[in-house]
Amino acid sequence: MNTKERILDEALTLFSEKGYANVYVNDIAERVGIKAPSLYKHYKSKQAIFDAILEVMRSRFKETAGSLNIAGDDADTDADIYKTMKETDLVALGKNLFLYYLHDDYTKRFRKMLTIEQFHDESLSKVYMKQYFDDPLSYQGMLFGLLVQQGVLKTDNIPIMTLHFYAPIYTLLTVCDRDPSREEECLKLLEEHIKKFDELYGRDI
Amino acid sequence: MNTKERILDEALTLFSEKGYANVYVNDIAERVGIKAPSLYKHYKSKQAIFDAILEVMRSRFKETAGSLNIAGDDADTDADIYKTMKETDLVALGKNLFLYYLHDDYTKRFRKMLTIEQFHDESLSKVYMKQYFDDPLSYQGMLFGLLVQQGVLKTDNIPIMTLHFYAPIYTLLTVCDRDPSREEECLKLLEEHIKKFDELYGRDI
DNA sequence: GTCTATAAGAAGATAGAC
DNA sequence: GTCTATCTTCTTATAGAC
Repeated sequence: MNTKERILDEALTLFSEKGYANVYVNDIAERVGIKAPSLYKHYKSKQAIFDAILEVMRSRFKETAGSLNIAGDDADTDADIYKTMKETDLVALGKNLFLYYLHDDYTKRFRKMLTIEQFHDESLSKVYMKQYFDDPLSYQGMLFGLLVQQGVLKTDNIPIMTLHFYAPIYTLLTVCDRDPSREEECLKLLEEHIKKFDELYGRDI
Repeated sequence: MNTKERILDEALTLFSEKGYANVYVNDIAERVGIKAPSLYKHYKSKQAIFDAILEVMRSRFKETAGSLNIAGDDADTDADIYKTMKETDLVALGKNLFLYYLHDDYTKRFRKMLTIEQFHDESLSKVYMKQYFDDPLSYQGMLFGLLVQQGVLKTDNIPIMTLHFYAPIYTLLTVCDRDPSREEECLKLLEEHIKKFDELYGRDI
């Protein structure tokens, strides 16, 4: 990683921990191991560093095509996988997914930064909501639609079924972001949630 | 409302919109209609204003004994009410509750401020989680426990049932906080959520 | 590209008159 | 309690040598 990239990396870490306004260019430079004025050879201003982070974030989000999708970014393939799964596989899948979003370094820091800065800039609210509400619900809704067609799950209201699957995952993620020591407890709840979800929506209406 | 109170009120509004670091004592004074130095006759420092807000918040939270409880702060009474309710009553109740927490001025500003500042100060994370995760789940869990005893709802896992009720409410609340124009959409989802919840957990296991 | 020195300005807080 | 004037400190950013 070159200096320009390291600046973004350290800035993201600091912004996600303390928020933009509480991080000084000096702090960033110190972490990178250079003096503050040297930063300005790489970025025009502190704001430019922030903007560059958002750019990286946007392109990464595009790559993964909607976060918290089930197994990848192709709902048809995912549905095939899902169809032949036993309950334990489903739980393992949900758990791994949850852990990925919880622990993936970039994702995690982006999410924390968005949470802190979302009310500061309206466009960030929109990014946050797309990433953590609209995209997951849309993707998973598509997937659950297929599973309902195939008779794996049963419901007359797919959007609500999707909300019932996703909302607990989202809620538990926000808990772990705030207090990592509760991860074990949340994972247990996540597991029970998916089992019960499977049970509730596997039955005939 | 005297000047001292107005300072807190305007500061809370500003903090919830822009975050502590992005609000200047001058901004607060301007809103109150006095000059910045006059603020210091009422509070020792900007931080003291913030601390005073937290104090008000804590005492208000104590009064309402756990937010997002069902009807009030007495689970036994609530359970009696719930028991005799038809589905439409349940939906109306959940809706009114949701709207209260969404629109109550103090609650709303507190919540937004906590969301922004939670990573800045660890104690605020704890306040946030107690208020929007532990307390609601604990209170509603107690209530649902009674309803299961009475046979109104059926489950072998009350904590997960509670999570299934609460997580969508929490998730939709975070959506509306970020984009008030989506309130109508969220209210519709909320209504369908409660109906479906009632249906899923009203059936025999 | 990195450094030291420093400018320019913002923001919190105080002094002292009224 | 409120004001004007001012201090102090912090923070971003630039200038210019190496």
